[in-house]
Amino acid sequence: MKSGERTDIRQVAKQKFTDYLTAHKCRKTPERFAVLDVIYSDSRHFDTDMLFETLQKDGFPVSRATLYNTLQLLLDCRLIVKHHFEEHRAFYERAGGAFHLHLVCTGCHSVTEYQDAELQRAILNKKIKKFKAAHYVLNVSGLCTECARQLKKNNKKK
Amino acid sequence: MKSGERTDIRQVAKQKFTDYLTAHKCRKTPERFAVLDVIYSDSRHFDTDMLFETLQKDGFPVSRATLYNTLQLLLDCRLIVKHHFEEHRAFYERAGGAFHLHLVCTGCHSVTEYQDAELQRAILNKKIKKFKAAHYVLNVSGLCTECARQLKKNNKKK
DNA sequence: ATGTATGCAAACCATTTGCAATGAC
DNA sequence: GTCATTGCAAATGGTTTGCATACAT
Repeated sequence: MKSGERTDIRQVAKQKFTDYLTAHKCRKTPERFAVLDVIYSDSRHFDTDMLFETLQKDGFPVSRATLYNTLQLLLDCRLIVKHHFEEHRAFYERAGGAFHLHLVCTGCHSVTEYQDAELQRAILNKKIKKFKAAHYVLNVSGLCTECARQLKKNNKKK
Repeated sequence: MKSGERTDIRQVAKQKFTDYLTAHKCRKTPERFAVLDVIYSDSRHFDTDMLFETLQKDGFPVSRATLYNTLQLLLDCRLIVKHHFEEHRAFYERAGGAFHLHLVCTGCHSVTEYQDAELQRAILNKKIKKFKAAHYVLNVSGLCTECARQLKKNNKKK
């Protein structure tokens, strides 16, 4: 990654958001841009709690109502994507990144990205009949090395 | 599908469930088998409301607590698989079917299965480093032909 | 000045849990 | 007879909503 690239995508996102808000006659509130800022400076995957807490720590506390409101706007203008790996909470990630799988550990509930050029080619080149595909999500559930080790240890104990 | 095949997989599932319950010292209650029966006589994909209502109609009313309890048992013995296509509710499907993608229409929220031998091979043969993969889910979101047509029509009107 | 966006607290709703009564073994 | 399982009703927890206040325009 070239230096400055991160600032760059953040600026581009900010501009896109501004344009969207203007086009839809929405107000450009500091809360909305604070949320966008955190999303583009933090890790790629996040849930609402992570966002909420990071905003608190950064000194820009935002209510949950506003958080959800803003996330919906960011979904609408396609700056983020929403996932439902697990039951209770939704996960989000920045849009526009490289294609990747999600490795979802059923032990510790962690989510890791995994890139694979071969699978990417196979999936993106696939033409599906009678369907206009927009977005591909490949989730692999299983155990991360740490949880697999723990499980093995526990089985031995019995 | 040959005649009798449906009855057959239902019998096999029943046997597998019985074995599992025996092995885990669980009781073989009529409620549990009523749930399994509905799952193996209805459509492949279902949520808890569909199950609940079908059981009512069939004259085997089962409480929601028991329904969730039984679904967990069926998940444990791998007779069903759980999905989270949408926000609020979980979707289930019978396990053991052929590998398939899910085409999730963002317009009408329908879920369709799609089989593809080539993708199946590419995905199942993939060795992922530092991860013990157990289950693969490939969801493609986009528009079904009907919703794509509707959208096109609406855009013209503007 | 106007009316949208915010924060708070209450509402929602799928799922889970506590507990007394039931029934599989 | 014993104790797992059931059904009910209450609790849980992420997300949404109603409403008075604050503030972007």
